[in-house]
Amino acid sequence: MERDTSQRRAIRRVFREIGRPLSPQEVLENGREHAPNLGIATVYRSVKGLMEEGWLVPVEVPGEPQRYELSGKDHHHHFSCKACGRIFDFDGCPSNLGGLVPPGFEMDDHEIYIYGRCAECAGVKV
Amino acid sequence: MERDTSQRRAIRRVFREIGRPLSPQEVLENGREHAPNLGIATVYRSVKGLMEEGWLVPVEVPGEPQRYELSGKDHHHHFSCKACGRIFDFDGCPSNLGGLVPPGFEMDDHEIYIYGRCAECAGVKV
DNA sequence: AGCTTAATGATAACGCATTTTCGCTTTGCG
DNA sequence: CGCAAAGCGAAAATGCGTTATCATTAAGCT
Repeated sequence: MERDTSQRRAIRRVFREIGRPLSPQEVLENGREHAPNLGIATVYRSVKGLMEEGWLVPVEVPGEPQRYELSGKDHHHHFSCKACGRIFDFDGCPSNLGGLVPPGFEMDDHEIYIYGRCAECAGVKV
Repeated sequence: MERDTSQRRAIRRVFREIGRPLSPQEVLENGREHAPNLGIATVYRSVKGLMEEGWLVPVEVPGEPQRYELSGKDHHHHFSCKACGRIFDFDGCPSNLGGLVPPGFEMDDHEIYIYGRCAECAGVKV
């Protein structure tokens, strides 16, 4: 991750413009619009580098391939659209989670996933 | 899934006695205490059958192999112990999740994961 | 512009969970 | 008890996401 290549510019641009967590495949498909012969190996290499730089953070979704999104966002969680398969961010989270933990258990962290239809897919139902 | 074999009895017993979501590997290890030469293929076959019967339900945890637990439990979510890697159930969940969803999005379902240390591992810290 | 070398991309290889194969074992009906 | 067929286990095969290989391309310093 030292040289500034068109592929890496395309990959960074995709994350900046799309603004939701992306899998390597999604990065590849979207990145090819700006760097036509982008390869999957380059996507993996670049994403790994951008993670090490702290520019990206990993986003894990149950039963889905690993995704990545821009780091530095406020605390948030993820919405998974059952129709299009895309993952979206949403802000805020309940404050009373600690109270759910069984006695003796210690809570460090938490994740919330909401499943349903994104605005675009819900609108299409009409 | 028609004959009642010692292997299947062992597998059902493991789920009944341990009472938390188990991966096929965990089922294998625990099941071997009751059916010593149990094989992983049998675990996968039996778990698949028990799922189709509705006796087990799948539990997906981000970045972890698939787990299964007894069906019929009340609504609950899962706690992942960072120390021992085991998954536990906990009851209850916040009621105000619907309010977090962005405008136009439709919520069908949700999952909550809490990460930390289980009672056993937290106690060991002493 | 020339040159060194990091970066790329096609493809092979890998890791891991899961499924299939196949010869042997066991269930359970007759 | 005898026997047909379901079930078993070890190991090979599969699927899929990710990583390594290696010949070629292209940054970017001089």
